[in-house]
Amino acid sequence: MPVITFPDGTQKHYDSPKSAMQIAEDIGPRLAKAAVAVEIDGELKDLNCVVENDAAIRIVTIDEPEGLDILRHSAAHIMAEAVQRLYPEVKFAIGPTIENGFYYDFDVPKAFSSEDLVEIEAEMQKIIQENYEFSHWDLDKSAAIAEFRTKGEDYKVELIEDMEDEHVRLYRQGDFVDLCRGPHIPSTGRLKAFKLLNVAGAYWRGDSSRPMLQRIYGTAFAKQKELDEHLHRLEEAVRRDHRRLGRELDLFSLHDEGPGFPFFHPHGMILWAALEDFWRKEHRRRGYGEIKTPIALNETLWRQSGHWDHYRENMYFTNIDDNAYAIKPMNCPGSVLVYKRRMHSYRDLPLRYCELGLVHRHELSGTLHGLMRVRSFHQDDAHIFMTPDQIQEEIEGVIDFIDYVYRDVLKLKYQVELSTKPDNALGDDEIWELATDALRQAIEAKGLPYEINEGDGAFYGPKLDFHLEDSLGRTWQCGTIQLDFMFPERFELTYVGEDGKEHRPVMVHRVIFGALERFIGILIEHFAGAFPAWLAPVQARIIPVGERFMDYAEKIEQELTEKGYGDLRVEIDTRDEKVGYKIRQGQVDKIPYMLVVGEKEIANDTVAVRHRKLGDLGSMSISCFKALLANEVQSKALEPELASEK
RNA sequence: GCCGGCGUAGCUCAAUCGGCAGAGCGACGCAUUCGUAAUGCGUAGGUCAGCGGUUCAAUUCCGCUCGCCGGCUCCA
Repeated sequence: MPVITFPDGTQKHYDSPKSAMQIAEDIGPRLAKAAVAVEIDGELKDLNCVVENDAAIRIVTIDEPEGLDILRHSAAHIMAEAVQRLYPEVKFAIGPTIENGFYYDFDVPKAFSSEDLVEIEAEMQKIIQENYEFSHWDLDKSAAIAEFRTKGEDYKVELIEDMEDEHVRLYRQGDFVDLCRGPHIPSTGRLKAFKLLNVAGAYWRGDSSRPMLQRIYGTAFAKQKELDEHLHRLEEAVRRDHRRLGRELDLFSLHDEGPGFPFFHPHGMILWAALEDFWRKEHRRRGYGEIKTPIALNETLWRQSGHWDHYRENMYFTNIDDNAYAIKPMNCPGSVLVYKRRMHSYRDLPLRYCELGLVHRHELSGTLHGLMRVRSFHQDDAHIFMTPDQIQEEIEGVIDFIDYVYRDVLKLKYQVELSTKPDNALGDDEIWELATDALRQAIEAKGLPYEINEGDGAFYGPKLDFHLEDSLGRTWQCGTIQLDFMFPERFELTYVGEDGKEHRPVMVHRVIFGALERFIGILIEHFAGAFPAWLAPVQARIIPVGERFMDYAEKIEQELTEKGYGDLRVEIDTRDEKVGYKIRQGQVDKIPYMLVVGEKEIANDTVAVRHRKLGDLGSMSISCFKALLANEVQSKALEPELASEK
């Protein structure tokens, strides 16, 4: 007779086998109501699963991440059943859960429209109302293949054929049967709050040479309130979109005349220059020497580097005096030429060259996205030439550098991926393994969590990629560290060792921001356009209460922008408008400080300070404000110092 | 590049079942001289993305091209 052990260590004795649902009910009606699945001896199972022997049991509720995931997975099945009812000719592919919801891929003769989604949702409601139970059974692989083949479910057949297990599991609710590992919610009626969001084409198995399917994205939550909150967050994200803020704050623009080639405006360039100054200072501190290499170089160089064979599709070409040239898609070959200009001693190494290099890549038109994905961009690149025994220390140094910029200075959350050998790679497996291990050791030495991104390395070496999130939670690769044994070989790079003989150095390619363009896009969304003072295009705007106070406003502007006090960026709203109007404009423009000046301020030689977030801070002397702002800028503070006092 | 959607004033969006295109915000002008998120009145602003076709007539219907948006693939 089963003895059930619960997560808190308590035990219950039953004199006959019980289903997990019965056990949950036994504990309490509230738990039974929230239960969606059960974990038995570490394995997730359906609630109707019967426990016959002693077991450790944990009831999984809808309030837990796992429970929500199960709910969404079941929602995907319910959506599939709805599609089957409305479009009997459909073939089913896969329907997994994702970060904030689920999707299902369908092969249908005609693409779904957004009106179709409304109908499918309505059909799902019916299925929920009809409250079908989810049940499952196991089947021989061959029997399952036969069954799906009869039904013409080619995609399912392919999936089963690729499975290693001898048995597969099928799930049914209502008239819909699907290949599925489970578990599922007990019945369709348990799905309360869901919404279908959008349709998109998606290649079968993510392979662009295979058929394009129709993917419907949706999401589901335990409660309607949570769903509403999620939908509200999606709407809010639109406001943070860097493409919208870029226009509203007049930072940059894109034009039909140059798709993927962004134009930066004066305010955008202030942001850019602030990042660039920071970048330069940090590189000098860390022993990098800055170089600049040309945008167009002879094609022979690109043949030697391997780009011609491995990267040509992404490159632009041109002719100069009847000679073939390529516009650089990467900075490395240029950097290598600088290295090769003379002989190097082991004493020179590690030699670190950094370069804010402008590269051009022919990205597919459908992938362009504001500043995040462009066709010309500035990499804050660097190439480190070193001896093999310097690898570990140098890579760890770069990891520290990236962590300093992302986490310490900007408080950005990031994820690390280790990208391994791609299909289209230079060099043999042995060298790749060596390089990949070196990167793995370095990241593990730093104790940072990472994921493996199989086959996504550069053609010349594996890489550690640092991903940042945009306002919708989409991640973009920014920083990257790439270890390269190939270029030194191809370009016959050498250094003279202690033994007086020539040796082959190793190269690291790395970027911190990644691309200035993309990084600025990330920052715009991260700060929702309200930049910390050190990055803000305008740090303070003076608002005269009336025209009579314009002279005083100008005097303050002069004092604040006076040399020797850190180049503060200040302007006056000279327009003939009421104070409230100008304040509003300042808020909309997301300017950190507004300085209201009128009769009182002239009398006391002060400014009335208003912060965009803290509101009216009262009056202070000009020198006091100047010190406050200069300090905030100099320290790169993300929040105003006064925030803690308020 | 692929699938789907979209393209009207600087921005956000109406309208025309084929018959000379409209609002709010913004810009500009005048009045107002104002104390912490929108003062009032007025004026200008559009080859209805581009090209071609159908038609007496096309912003509207059809085709192509370009661009944008959401995905897929790809990537900093």
